[in-house]
Amino acid sequence: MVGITNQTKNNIIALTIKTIDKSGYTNISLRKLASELNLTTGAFYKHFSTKEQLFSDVTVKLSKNIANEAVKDLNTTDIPENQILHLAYSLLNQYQEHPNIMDFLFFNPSSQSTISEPTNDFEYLNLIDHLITELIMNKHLSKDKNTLFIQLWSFIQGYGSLIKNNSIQLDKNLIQATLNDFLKE
Amino acid sequence: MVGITNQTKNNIIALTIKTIDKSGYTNISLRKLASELNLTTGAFYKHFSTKEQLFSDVTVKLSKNIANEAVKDLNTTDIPENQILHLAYSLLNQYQEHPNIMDFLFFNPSSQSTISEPTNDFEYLNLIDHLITELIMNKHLSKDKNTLFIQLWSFIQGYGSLIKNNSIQLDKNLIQATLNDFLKE
DNA sequence: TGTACATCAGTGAACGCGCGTTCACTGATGTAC
DNA sequence: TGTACATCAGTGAACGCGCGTTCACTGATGTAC
Repeated sequence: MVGITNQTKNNIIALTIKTIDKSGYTNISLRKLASELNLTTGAFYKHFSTKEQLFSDVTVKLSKNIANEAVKDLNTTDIPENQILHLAYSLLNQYQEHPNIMDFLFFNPSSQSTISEPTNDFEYLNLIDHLITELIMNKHLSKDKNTLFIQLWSFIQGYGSLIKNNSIQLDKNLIQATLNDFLKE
Repeated sequence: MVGITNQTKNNIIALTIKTIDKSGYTNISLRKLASELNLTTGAFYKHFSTKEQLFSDVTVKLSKNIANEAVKDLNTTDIPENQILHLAYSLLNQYQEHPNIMDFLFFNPSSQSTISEPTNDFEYLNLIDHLITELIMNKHLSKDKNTLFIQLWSFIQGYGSLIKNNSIQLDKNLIQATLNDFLKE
């Protein structure tokens, strides 16, 4: 082949993401993936050392996609409250539009180790952490930073789970109201 | 055997719970369960129609245990805030002490269908629902009941996940503070 | 008290299945001379 | 321009494994007479 060395590898990753989005990650098999790309399982191992390596690569890619998606329309000159609202909404919207993807991202066996690697820092957390620091300074909140962080992250994760599992509709006003509650003195 | 007809069935359920608590539910196999009780897999099917039926029975039993545990020390003459705090703390304490059990309860394949059956209503939800109604009446909150319910349940679920996955320590003050935030006018 | 029968928890071996992984081999392509 | 060689993505068949489930059979027990 000429130059385009990673085409098949990219195809496998792309198909994996598509399959997870459609049907979840629990029943993914290398045979099914390979045959859908008209490959054999042997070929798979020319590109990935194990199934877990594939999952790890997919986790990294998805994390980046979602972080980019969230940051894309972020107005960094806006007040921190609005930026946090924007990020939270974007993440929760992913729970609604791609529940299986979010499920994979937070619960697949390799995600724990992958996400916490320093090179792959899940960008949300850093950004939110930074905004919270700003927020507390600007508003002179008596609440400590760690508390606010846990409150926010817990709510987002839990609300995300509700959206994902119980088909509750995402409601931007509810996010706004909750954020306000957390920031009231 | 004389009279004690369900001994083996109870043993299987008890061992399943013990195994989940120790190692999670994902790698549970009927062979391993049976052999630990000095049984064969054939015997298993004298008591359960399928593996899923076992999981369903276990889900029902665990739900009851946890609900009982939470209600046990509840002072029903106390103000609703304190009762809700007590219930939330009790549930979150289970996340800390028995993460694998909580994982099973909310995420095993049969739990969705089992928990939502009217006969097995997950007693927490009903009780909390009732307390929230009281709370809103007593405090004349402008917030609607559904909003408060989603906020509370989201926070508890999310905080529980954080405790379960990231080994954040459970902090009763943080629960109290969050509840206060939600109830501030 | 003794005999015939029904019940039923448990045995143990087998079933088919899908899985992740391995490996000797192929054959198209690029490179050196 | 032609030949020899290296590279390497992909083949295809096989490996061993653990799984849920089935089923003809056993043997201890309780019951009826």
